[in-house]
Amino acid sequence: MSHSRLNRPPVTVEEERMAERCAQGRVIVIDDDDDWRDAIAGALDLEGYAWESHASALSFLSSRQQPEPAFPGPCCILCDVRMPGMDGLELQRQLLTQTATPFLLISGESGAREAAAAFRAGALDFLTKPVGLDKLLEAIERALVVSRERQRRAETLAEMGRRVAQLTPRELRVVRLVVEGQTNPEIAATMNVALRTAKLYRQRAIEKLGVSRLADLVRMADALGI
Amino acid sequence: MSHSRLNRPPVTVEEERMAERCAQGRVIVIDDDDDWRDAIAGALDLEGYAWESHASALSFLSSRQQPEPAFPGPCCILCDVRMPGMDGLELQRQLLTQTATPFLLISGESGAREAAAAFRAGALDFLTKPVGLDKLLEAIERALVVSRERQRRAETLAEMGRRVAQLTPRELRVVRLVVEGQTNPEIAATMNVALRTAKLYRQRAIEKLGVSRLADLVRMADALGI
DNA sequence: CGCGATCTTGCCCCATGGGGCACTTTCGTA
DNA sequence: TACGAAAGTGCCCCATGGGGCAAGATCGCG
Repeated sequence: MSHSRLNRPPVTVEEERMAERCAQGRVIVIDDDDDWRDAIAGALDLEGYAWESHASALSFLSSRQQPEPAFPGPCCILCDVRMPGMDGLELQRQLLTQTATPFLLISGESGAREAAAAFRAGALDFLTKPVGLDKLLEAIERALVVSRERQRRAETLAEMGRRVAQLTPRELRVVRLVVEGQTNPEIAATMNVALRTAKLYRQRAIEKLGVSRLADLVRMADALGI
Repeated sequence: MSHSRLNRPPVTVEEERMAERCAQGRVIVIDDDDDWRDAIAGALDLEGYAWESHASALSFLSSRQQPEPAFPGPCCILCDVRMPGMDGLELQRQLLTQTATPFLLISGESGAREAAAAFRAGALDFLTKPVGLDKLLEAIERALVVSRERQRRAETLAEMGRRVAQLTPRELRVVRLVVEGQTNPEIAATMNVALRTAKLYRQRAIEKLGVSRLADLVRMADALGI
């Protein structure tokens, strides 16, 4: 996940500028056409986006092994379909299970079959060269909006998961029973503990989860599928 | 909505059989190629699906004005892209705002652009003629699964909406405040009524909504965006 | 005008939720 | 083995939730 390499404060002026660009959006361009990549990079520079450029799917994949420093912000992948070595659709399939980064495919002379396959596999959009710069930037912006949304969801989910992880098994069980609608006396009976103990677990669980309203507890439990 | 014409008990043997087919799935085929439509219809017959056949988008749209009797069950639209008069993409755009019925587009010689446009507009899939019968039936089954899911969601949402509609404005307000986490005394203060009155509203609201556990109330309120 | 229906409120009762305090038990560890 | 921390429990107090009952307040309508 490009998400894991986000925590690094910018120290130089250059990094400061890069952090700003990443906050607006980072586009990972994968295409074997050097001129095309340069053109896109120029346009992205003008628009204030950050970008990474890769000449092949493998080069991109290997760059993910040693993550270079990056800054927080939405991100999307703009990938050519026809490339020597691994093609765009294959890369998409590989990434699908690993990342939630929106995937934009772009191709020169593709048919409807390829486009449909891409969408079925979860691509966010499928563009066709030549593409107007405005259309391209629109698609990128749409992808970045989706990325922002996914990052927010993932973040809140992770935060909730972290809190739930702090619960002892019994506290977690109490939470489940509370969400199911059981009262404290019922919970005590179910768990074969004293009423006071059930109350204690409940109290600690609510404290650890940082929840004041019962409604929030229900939402958290539902969101995590508890 | 094809949904509104579902309540009619089958009376004859023929209708009984049709009801069974509709329960498995109903496919609305729209294509200007008569032979193609017949072939599809034959295949759908064999598979046990119900189907409607239309030679043009307009013929389909007008058939929606006077809904013929149908029976409950999932439904999807299988529509050709290139047709005289209104084409498939245009029909899709028109229906998008009116129906939640999954839309499958199929085309002979389409490019990636058309396919991408269809997906952007919410099409569930985009097939290309010639298409293997197995691929076609797979796509239809996927669409019917989605339809079933949407119908279930719509139904529960409608049911919840019906219940909420029974609430008086004040009862609804109490529900909102409860979900926000306010206690009865707080609610009473907020609404400038006596504590007993706030309790009464709450009690009636919970009764009308058919909810016993507070958790369910929260879920219902969230689902309806209250 | 009067009258019944509905809405609102006060009073009361009991169960539940939240939580402080002290005591006992358990258990890992010096 | 003794000891301190953590877990589990009992007792108590008060606020809140749920709800029955009856009296007052409003209001539409004959």
